Amino acid sequence: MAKYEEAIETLRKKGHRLTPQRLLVLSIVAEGDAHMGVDDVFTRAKAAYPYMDIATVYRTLHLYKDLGVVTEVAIGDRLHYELTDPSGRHHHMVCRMCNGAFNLGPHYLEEFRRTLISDFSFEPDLEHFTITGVCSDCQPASGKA
Amino acid sequence: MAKYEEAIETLRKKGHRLTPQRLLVLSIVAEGDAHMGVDDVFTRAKAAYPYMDIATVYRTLHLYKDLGVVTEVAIGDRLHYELTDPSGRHHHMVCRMCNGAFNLGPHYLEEFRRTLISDFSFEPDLEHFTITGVCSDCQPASGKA
DNA sequence: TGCGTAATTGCAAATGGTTGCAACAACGGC
DNA sequence: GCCGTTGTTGCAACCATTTGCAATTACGCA
Ligand SMILES: [Mn+2]
Ligand SMILES: [Mn+2]
Ligand SMILES: [Zn+2]
Ligand SMILES: [Zn+2]
Repeated sequence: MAKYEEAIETLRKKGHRLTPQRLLVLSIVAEGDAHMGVDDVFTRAKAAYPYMDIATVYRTLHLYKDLGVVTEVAIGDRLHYELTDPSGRHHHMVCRMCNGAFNLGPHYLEEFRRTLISDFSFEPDLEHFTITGVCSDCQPASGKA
Repeated sequence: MAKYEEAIETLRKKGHRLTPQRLLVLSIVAEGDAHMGVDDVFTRAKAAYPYMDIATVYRTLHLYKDLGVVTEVAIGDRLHYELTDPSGRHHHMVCRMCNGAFNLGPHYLEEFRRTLISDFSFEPDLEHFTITGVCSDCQPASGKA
């Protein structure tokens, strides 16, 4: 697991402590399906280590997000996390009807970023970006309802 | 107040009841500064009508948002609302450092929308869109800190 | 104008998420 | 290996927002 080892190295380099809780959360996110909900992470972590507290899960995921180790995706009204893969950077399109999450290549937003910078000197946060909408499967077949 | 009257007409047309609470919330958002926080709305509403409940404010703002009567803007970690002005449609850039909100013309996103539709048949929700980032005033002058 | 019905409200309890704090433990230095 | 410092944890209290529910009220119709 190259990304997993890199993440640990990032932690160490920035002076954060390698606690069993942090390593556990990291391994769960690394092994899990893409886009794990906080509650999934917590449930699995608690199974492995019963003292695990939900606050620790939140704090750990936030730390990993700040470090760029995980990527946060808002799916429906809940936050989900996936291990960041620098070689596979992508944004997300999330369907408001089926909650499906689809990846979106970073180049789709590069022009938008350049325009905001040149027109407004506004530097958008586009390390990771999620746009909601309706996916092709959920597009209304015909009229209203 | 043309937009205010239009909003009432929208409510009526869709079969929603014109309660004093709804009219009060609407007038507060209509008169207030742009981008009012939920708590501002609640405080003013309660001053005018002491039985007003925070749950009613939330429910009313959500209804107005669904109807397109108000526009929701995430500023920092709180939701804010402004009366939707169809002739002045705009998106928002919100500065993560100073929480300043800047308007962004709709045309900045039109090409992005067309691309998502043609490449993925994904219809993005771009009635209203907020991008966070760092505004020109808050851009770091030089190095780290 | 008065009724019936269904939408809406106020309240209280629940939810997802955050935070203050005292106990604990990682890790650099001895 | 042990110690002290300081970052981190578990817990409980807290916060903003949502939800269930019984009481209330808007509004179409007689
Ligand atoms: Mn993904
Ligand atoms: Mn605005
Ligand atoms: Zn879908
Ligand atoms: Zn700023």
